[in-house]
Amino acid sequence: MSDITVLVVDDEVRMRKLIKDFLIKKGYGILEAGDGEEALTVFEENRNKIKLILLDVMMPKLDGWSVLRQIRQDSKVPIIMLTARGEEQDELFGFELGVDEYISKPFSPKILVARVEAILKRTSPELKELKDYGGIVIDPEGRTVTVDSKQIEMSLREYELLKYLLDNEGIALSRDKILNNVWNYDYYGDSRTIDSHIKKIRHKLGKRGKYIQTIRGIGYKFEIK
Amino acid sequence: MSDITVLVVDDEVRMRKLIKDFLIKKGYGILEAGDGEEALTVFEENRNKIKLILLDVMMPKLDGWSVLRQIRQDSKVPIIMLTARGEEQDELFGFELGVDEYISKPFSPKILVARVEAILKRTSPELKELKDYGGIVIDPEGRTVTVDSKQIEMSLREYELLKYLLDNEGIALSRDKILNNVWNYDYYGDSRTIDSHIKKIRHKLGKRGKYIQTIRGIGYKFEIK
DNA sequence: ATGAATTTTCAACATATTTTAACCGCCACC
DNA sequence: GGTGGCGGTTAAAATATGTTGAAAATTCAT
Repeated sequence: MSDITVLVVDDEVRMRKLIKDFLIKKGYGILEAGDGEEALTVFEENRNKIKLILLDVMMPKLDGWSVLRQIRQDSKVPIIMLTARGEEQDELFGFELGVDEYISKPFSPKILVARVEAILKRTSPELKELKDYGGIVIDPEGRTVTVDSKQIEMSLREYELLKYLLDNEGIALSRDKILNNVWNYDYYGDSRTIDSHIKKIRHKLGKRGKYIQTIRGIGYKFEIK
Repeated sequence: MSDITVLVVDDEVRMRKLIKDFLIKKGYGILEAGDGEEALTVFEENRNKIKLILLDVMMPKLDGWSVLRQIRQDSKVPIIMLTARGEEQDELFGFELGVDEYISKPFSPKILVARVEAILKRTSPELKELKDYGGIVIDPEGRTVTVDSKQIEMSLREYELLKYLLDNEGIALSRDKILNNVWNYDYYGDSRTIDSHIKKIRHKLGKRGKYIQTIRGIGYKFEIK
């Protein structure tokens, strides 16, 4: 489970619920606060988990700007301000205080999610997309393969071939298809070459190697079983 | 040792000691003054070293506002005013005179330190945030690279290439990508020239050179391991 | 502007790794 | 029980990178 949590601060319950639903769908954890004071308390208690704050400007007790200032005294956590229409004149003021983004109400959930993801992506490296296929973890950015938490060295073809199989999890792939996708389309050679690579990959995957199944007469398939 | 010195001006010895202790712990040098006149004297004598002044408002002989005004006549040194509760109405007045921050007594040491660091960070270049990649420290402003506290001479391309790798820590970069980002986009030459530079950089990085990994068939990747 | 010093690029060779082809023996399927 | 497909193995071929040094380009100082 992702331990990336977003703190949503808004005095309207409906608004919080709306935001919450969308962000949870994206796999983030959510914490809520209904006013500025609560926001500060919740933030202090969950400092390490909170990777982003969505902060409404207009709130009872302590408004968004005050919360922002307090938090900025000793934290650089990204903050997105939620402003009602017509409050734009404050933007400059806010940027000086370290506001990362503004979203003005009413907003489309799509925009909200997009901005949240954009900010989190640039601030939380742990968000890198790692896919886990039954103990086999592949990181396309770093071009690394990890099996049961141990990094495995893979050559170019090995990596590409494995990735192709994983991307097509559960689908039987013919040798032709594999050749056309992993090798250059103009490769004209023995399709038995694939077998050699499969063998090496299976070996490197250790006990997970059996996830690569042979489909007699066709080719191979990756399936976790 | 840092030669950043903070001048603490307050008539209460206890208060000065409190502040002093915390800032010394953070590695700053401290100068003290017990009243406004002394403050001006000490400031004049240590003008070049003093990078920040913490200035109490209420003081005998010459109050904080007068000191502020005097200093502002020919110096832009950042000043944080220490105000007693209930003096907030003066804030606007102070900002015009070039007050950078207010901290109202009583304050938590944490807040004090946080604000001091925030201001120094943006005003004292020598405090600039330097990123440390496993012993390799890069300063984009100064265009310098330090390995295990020893500065390394880097040529233009070497620096740019290393910086690009560091900026993309953990990401495998193809030669194409590297060429397009580090060289001018219209460079048409041998991509093997990258290798030459990599070799030189690795050599200069010494034992840290191994953090630059070659991804066979792709290019290179920087990763601390 | 000129020459010196440095940096960058390139070419050539050395090494290392990957890919491929070829062969063998086994096993599944008819 | 034959047979064609597959896995395993091996070594040669192909490719990629490391290394070196010198030419070309650029920068710098005079």
